[in-house]
Amino acid sequence: MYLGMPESDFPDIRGLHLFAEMSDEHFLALMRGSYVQNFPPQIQLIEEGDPSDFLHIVLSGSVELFSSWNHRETSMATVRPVSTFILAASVRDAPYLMSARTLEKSRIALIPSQDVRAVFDIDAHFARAIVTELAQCYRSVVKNTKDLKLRTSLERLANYLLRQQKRENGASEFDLPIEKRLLASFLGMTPENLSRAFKSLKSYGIHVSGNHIKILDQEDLEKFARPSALIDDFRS
Amino acid sequence: MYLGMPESDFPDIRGLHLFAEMSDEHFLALMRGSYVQNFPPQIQLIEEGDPSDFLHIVLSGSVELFSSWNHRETSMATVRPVSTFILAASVRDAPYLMSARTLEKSRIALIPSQDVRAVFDIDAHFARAIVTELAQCYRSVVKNTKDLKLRTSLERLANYLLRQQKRENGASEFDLPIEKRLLASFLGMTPENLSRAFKSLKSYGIHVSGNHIKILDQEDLEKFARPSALIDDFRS
DNA sequence: CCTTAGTCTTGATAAATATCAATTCAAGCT
DNA sequence: AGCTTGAATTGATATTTATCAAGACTAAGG
Repeated sequence: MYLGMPESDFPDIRGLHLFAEMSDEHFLALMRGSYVQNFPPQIQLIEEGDPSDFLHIVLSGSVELFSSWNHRETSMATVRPVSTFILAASVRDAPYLMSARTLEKSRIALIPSQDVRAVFDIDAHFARAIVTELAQCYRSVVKNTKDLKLRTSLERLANYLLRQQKRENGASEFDLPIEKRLLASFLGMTPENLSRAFKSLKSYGIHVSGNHIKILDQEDLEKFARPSALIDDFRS
Repeated sequence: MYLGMPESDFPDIRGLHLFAEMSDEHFLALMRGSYVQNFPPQIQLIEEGDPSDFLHIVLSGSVELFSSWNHRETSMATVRPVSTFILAASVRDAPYLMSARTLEKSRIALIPSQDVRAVFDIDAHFARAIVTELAQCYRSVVKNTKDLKLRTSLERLANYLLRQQKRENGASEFDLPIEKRLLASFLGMTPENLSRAFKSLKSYGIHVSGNHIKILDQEDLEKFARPSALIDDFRS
């Protein structure tokens, strides 16, 4: 029996919330039509506006989601293993709203969108998981909107650092996971201003060297950043 | 048999995509636990951070969704009849990310979130509709993010006017559906700047008098606004 | 080890946007 | 009609953010 995807990749995908609870039969049906590909860095995987033929899963490496308008471009999110992207376009059978490119050498799984929709209709667990995932995605974007509209760029950076710190289990020093240029775009500012913003945060106990961050005065930084569960929490 | 909601409200709700395809039995089960309430203007229905006990439906009037942080406030969306709001919080059983207040005298239906989740699990059509709706909401917020990050405030206003015009079936004049103060907040600018932005758009053939808008030179406005399907289209 | 290309930083300046203060305007009320 | 209240506008100014140009730093390749 031919399978489009190496079985060695199954466990990673099965481990995602999205696929964890569905029946073996349906999971295998999805895998059968899917395939996996390795891409070099800086390869555009998706162009916004194209029809959404596949649900994508980053198995290794990392992928940037970005959007363009009128010769301007902005970074929308970075996707890291193991997770899916452009689920919404897949289930709606609508054109992609964002483009995607690899940031580094990446391994990507591709599941035909129409298979996703078909299995959705016959597997209640999968349906449940898709709803949960979509609701989560929606809430993330709403939080991001609040961040953009309610905070200055300096406040956004300060809170970004606190969020990043949480991801690193509260360590007082850590490395930025992306280039500063990209971080600037994600935070809605220019690289020049990000540079100046880092400098301004010195007075709140932030030390920066290359992409290594040290938080020297946690309390002071938090007093300035005022992180909020309703903007900065991943879960919930 | 007691029903918490007047049967006269059933057709409006049943007419929503969300409830159109589900079985009568399940629809009635949902209605049984629900109720309807009339609210005066400027009543806060929901406070962000509160647990999401109900899925809300605007039957008449209008509701503003807004968010606050650090004594600042921003308008996130206006909800008009007949549509639901805070679906994502309901299905995730997570706290509301936005607050809601009536803009005018409004009639609101309240469906217990746990009933929504329960019926989701037993009615495949309802499940499908929820996914479609959530994906749509997600895509709307993504478009809004692109609007905010890729455009200046003047460009956002110009494109808002073009979108509004489409809603009015392309009429060359129409009324703004919300106060300018609120529009400014929704577009991420101050009322003062909105005022000046309207003035700047005069040179592209926009005439404003009170809340009445005339588009005198469609082509010129579009040349400046450069509307994009991937930001400004409602559908897709 | 040097070169090269790109990112990052810095300073100077310009543009966009916000704030503050003062009117003007409009709608609702008595 | 006159009054009251809040929205909308306008001008002056301040702050924030972007742009432009130059130089410093860094990592990859010959």
